[in-house]
Amino acid sequence: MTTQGTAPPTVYDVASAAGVSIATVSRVLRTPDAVREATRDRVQAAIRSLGYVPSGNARALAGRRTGVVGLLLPGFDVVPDERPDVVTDGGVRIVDDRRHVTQPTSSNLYFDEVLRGAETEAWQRGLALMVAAGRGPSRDVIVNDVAGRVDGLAVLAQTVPDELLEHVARRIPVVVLADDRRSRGFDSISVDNAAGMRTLAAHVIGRLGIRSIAYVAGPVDSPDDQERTAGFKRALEDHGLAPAVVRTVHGDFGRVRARELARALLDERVPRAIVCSNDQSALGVLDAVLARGLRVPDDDVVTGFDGIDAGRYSVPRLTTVHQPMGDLGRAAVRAIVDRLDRREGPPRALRLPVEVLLRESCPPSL
Amino acid sequence: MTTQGTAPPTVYDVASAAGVSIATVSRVLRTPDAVREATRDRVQAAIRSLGYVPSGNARALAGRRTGVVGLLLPGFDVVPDERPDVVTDGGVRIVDDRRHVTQPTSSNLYFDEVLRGAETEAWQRGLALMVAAGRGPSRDVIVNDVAGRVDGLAVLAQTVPDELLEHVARRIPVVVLADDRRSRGFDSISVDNAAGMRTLAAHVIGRLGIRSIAYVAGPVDSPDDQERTAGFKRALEDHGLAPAVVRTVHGDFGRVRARELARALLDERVPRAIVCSNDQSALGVLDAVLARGLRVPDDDVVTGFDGIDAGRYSVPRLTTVHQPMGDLGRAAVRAIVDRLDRREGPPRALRLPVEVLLRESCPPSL
DNA sequence: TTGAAAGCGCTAACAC
DNA sequence: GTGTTAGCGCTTTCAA
Repeated sequence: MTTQGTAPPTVYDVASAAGVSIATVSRVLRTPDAVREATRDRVQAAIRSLGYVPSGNARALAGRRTGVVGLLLPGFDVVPDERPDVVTDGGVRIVDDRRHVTQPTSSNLYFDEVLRGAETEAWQRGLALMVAAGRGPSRDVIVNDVAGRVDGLAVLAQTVPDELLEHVARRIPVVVLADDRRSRGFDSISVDNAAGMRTLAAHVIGRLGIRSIAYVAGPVDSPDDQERTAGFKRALEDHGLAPAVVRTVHGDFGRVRARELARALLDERVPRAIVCSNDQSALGVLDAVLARGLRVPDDDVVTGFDGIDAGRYSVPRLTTVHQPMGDLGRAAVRAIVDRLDRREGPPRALRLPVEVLLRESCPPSL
Repeated sequence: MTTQGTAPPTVYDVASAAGVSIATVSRVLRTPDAVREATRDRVQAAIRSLGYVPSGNARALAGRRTGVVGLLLPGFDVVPDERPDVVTDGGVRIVDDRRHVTQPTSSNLYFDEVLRGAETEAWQRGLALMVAAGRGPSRDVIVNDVAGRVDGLAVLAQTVPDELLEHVARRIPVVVLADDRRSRGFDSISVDNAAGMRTLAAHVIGRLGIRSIAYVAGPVDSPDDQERTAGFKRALEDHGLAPAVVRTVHGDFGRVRARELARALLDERVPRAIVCSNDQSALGVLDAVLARGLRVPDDDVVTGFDGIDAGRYSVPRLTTVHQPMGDLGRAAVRAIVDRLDRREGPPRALRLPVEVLLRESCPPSL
């Protein structure tokens, strides 16, 4: 409807229309049973006929709680896809998409899952969810903007500088996702990177009996990568292998770079297994290995970490460690609610379990 | 940080710490240039040392605008995946995922894209985004909750009953996505379903010269389906074909049902082309056609509509009409902002262009 | 350039 | 049961 010259109706309008006080209107909304039925009906009729919608802001201000939780994600990658061979017909573009290389948009999908989990949990608890992607220089503004409107804030690791987060945390509970930040005083929820990688590596080394391994790590400053690498080393020790036995290279978690690294690796010597610190890298490795004419898993097994969708569709499908991103979002909301009821107390960290998914690139047995 | 026994600081706290009035604090925040530098510095220092974050609610209340737009999506499908053959080791589950049938989670991905588009646009305009998935009986509550906290609301078609929407629209601008609801008085943004299907069908009939066609429609009450079907009929007329020539069946937009329908279809007679009203159906049809030992596109071409991810990974890859979901979200926010500056005026409808993506299941030429 | 004061729309005592 | 009233934390005239 677009008709609307007047200001939106308020409790006062409803009250006078129904011939009651504003307190009674408020009661009808919040504690209906405390109002006589006849009165209630009159008020409800007034609400309907006026088109009254209570102001969440006034309510939050008076009630000292907003009923909203915030979720701060890293900036969505706004990568407009390129499209080949375009023809236009009758206003509708026709694209020959046959050779279109499917682009990895994985990281976005990740956040989407977190978001969905958070939304679900928030809804179940009667809370609304406010999302923001903290990118660009105006990040401070956004953070403050969001922080000022919510009862608690969940922030994905490395989205916001610690200093800013600490400022915000003096006002509302903050929980950091995907990184254990207890040392900084934050509650946090992360995923059991180390155990996941250790278990997967144990499969490769112990179960499959492979001894010739290359390890494709990620950026050295990634906390995820550090934990995964630690888990990997742990598995080596478990089986009496010296880490030195393994050729380790550092990538950037990207597919392209991993492809290059894998090529170099294969030029030197072909390991029996290539274990990667994330799925994107593993897909890049897969590209290189297959391009070299090697067969996976027969000549070479390849593993990833994350459980991105692309790994379910690759050929061969990618063995990986699946992170429960939806659960991460859900747990975040739960943690905020918990902290709201118990403001004091030491920071807590929750570790969510991961799952090893054995697929064709590194099967249960050879 | 978890230390926090006291209430969050307010303008008053900042004001007295800086030895100024609350008005000055407000000015420092909103119109810094209107305050002498020395004063400003003192205030900013106080803000930092107190950990002051302005209350968005109080601000919205006083300022009569929230700076937030709402996005209402249909309930996320909370379909916990089933997992086969589980083994546990050291706390980490190991799953033999080799035969795991990839489940279609497409519709969710859709909303995710809309969401991302909306978030991006909102951010660029300095607005925050509040999301909610309106499911269950408490939908009314949610809608009112969200509506009371935002300056405008974007709603995906069929998420909220018209009546409720009209109520809300008396307070704030409402824009409906994916369905032209001008007749009900709403601004709306949709996708050019008819032109998309017409163009695709013209390719099949005109370019490829196919005359033996089956059409798998969706639920009769779906506005999307109606438009697509109209576009299809239009293409038939364009080429002098009577709609009666085409065998039409109605599915439910789901893969499973489409598989059944296709089987029945093939039992009767094998058409040269099967045009489907959405991708899920087309994937189901593909399943059935291939299971029957027919080759696609050699024996049979198959087309979908939507442009879901699964269609990029299917074998053969699915020819389809791609809807710009991200643009839908972006346009929604823009429409709200527009309407905010121009409350009066007839409802507007925006049609976004679609793209035909020719892939292997129905290539540019045979 | 700064301060005082009047709301913004609601909730929650506290009276009646 | 229902009404009165004092805030909730901020913005914004209007004066000074």
